[in-house]
Amino acid sequence: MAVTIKDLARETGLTAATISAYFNGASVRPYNREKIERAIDKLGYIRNDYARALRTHRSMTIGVLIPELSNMFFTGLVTEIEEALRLKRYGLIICDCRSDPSREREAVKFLQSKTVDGIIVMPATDSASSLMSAVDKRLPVVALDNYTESRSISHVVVNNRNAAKQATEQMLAQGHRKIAVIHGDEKLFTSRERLAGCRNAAAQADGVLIAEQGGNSVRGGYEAAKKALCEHPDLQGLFATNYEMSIGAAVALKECGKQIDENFAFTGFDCAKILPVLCPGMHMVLQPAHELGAVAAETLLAMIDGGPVRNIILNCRII
Amino acid sequence: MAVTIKDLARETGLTAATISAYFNGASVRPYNREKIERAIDKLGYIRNDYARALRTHRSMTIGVLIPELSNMFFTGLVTEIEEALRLKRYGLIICDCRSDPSREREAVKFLQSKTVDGIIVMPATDSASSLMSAVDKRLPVVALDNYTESRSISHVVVNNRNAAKQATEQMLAQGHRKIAVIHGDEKLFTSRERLAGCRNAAAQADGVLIAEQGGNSVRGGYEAAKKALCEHPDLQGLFATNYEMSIGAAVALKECGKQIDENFAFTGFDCAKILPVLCPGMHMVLQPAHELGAVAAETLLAMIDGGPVRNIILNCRII
DNA sequence: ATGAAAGCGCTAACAT
DNA sequence: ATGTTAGCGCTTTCAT
Repeated sequence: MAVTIKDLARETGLTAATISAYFNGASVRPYNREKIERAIDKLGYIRNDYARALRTHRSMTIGVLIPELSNMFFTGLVTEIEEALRLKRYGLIICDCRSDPSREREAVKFLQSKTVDGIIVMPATDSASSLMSAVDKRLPVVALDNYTESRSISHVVVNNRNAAKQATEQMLAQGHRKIAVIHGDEKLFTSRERLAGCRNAAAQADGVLIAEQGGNSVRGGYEAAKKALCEHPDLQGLFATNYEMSIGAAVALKECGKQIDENFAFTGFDCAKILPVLCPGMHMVLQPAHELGAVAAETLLAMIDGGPVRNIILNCRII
Repeated sequence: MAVTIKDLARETGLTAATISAYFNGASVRPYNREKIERAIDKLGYIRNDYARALRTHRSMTIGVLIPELSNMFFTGLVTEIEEALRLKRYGLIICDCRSDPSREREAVKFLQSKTVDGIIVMPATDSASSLMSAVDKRLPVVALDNYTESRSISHVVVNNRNAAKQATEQMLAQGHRKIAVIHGDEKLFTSRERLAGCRNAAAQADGVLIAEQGGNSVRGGYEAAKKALCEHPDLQGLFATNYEMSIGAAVALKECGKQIDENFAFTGFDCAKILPVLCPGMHMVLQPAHELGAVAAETLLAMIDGGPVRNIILNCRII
């Protein structure tokens, strides 16, 4: 069995309460302090966070619900969350929900049985129904990247509509009048907002916008872009509105022999690692992944400490 | 405060022990069974796994150490592990070690303080020193994808050397005599083994092998491939030996205008999602990600139940 | 500054 | 089949 505080007590001749005091920063005689530290080293003691949680009602773990572990944009966010939370000695329990609300609902229960102190969710849908069992128990929940309809949940998102609008405006301003936007399922908040931004820009500047929907994947982006390029040989620009689809669209572009120059513009989304290698000279809308993760972590921690529900909208960079 | 077993007891007029018996499959009078189930629904009871763990010495969570959450091959494995373990009601605590052994060591301690029942690690180095604090306490550990030097750790890996050898042989047999292999840091077990396999094949078949090392990333693969292609215009084949580098190499190929045909062959590693879109007609070495994850999970579970250390070597597919 | 004792939510004998 | 009791490893009064 693992080394416990009692073993330390026996080893040092002190009592469990004193050892506990030591760990919790109370004042302990220097002499005893040393004895305790020696005993910890000798016995290889590691504190049992859950016995602790049982008393303190803080498990120091938080749950993360991710729609797809295979989606690089989301895993990037998780990395940032991990970074921010690890510093505060919080651990992450990550559940891959496969973009499936029923799995999401299951995962929320699962996390509660692990007594997480809070949940950060990148929602698979706009509906918050799968989160209700947590919200009802006043467990702090932060939704990241997507909106939900619940007023009891904090939200950390980017201004999708504006970012897409600006990116489109930029293409139009550079003389690319006929543009195809490669977008994902309109049931998704982000897809919808981004498409709306494009439409706004096109309407205002009198541009021609072809909307081509595809599956939210590399292949989906590839196929949608291919279709747009074939059906509209006079296309002057392409705008792919998420990470995976951008890669697919870039590949389609290469295959059709399209050059990125004054006659043709390509704007992608988020994929700062691969896209610039694939298509130098292109434009990108970059969501502030680091900030998104950090702010979500901060917001959740604040809620755990009794802070209010907050809705935060960050801006994207266009480069 | 959360609903506890005592609340159920009060609500039903039964005692905590009976409720516990109910949860643990002991026989309970149908009449009471119903009362309990009604109370669970009414109160929204969710069992506290950690109070339970405190008694049973099973937390039903296992730790996963991943070198980089941004590496798609690794996250793919995590998805498979999650899939396999969730069915058994195990939860995952995932730590991103940033390929840094000191972070790895920290993470192992962290996981122990969370009283995980076992650890699956995709080791950042061959050294098992960061895992010792777990191994010493007889906590089951499974190393996935990489070898370690410890005899107390189970290993689930692929036959890297053989797979690379076969892939190289295949290229040689098809008449591509001068081949560049784009590989990662030789300090890594997998890189080393794969390179050795290539060398074996080239030596046996009297081919010419150019070894070009690059950083373990898309850009690293891109740059290494570019260099090889520029320095050896008479190259007849390219073999990229990991996921990220394969993507980079494929891009370099496109940029240099290389066609994949009887005069030039390209073989990549693992990237079944993106590569075929990028380079139709290419060959790929595919590690059995699903099997790797499933077998690692199985092996760990078996060890938790007192099973022996096992070393399992799976084969890759070449397509 | 340290100790004694109770209790967090649950399970496991043991008794009934 | 159900109740009683004790205890998992820790923290937290309350004494000393």
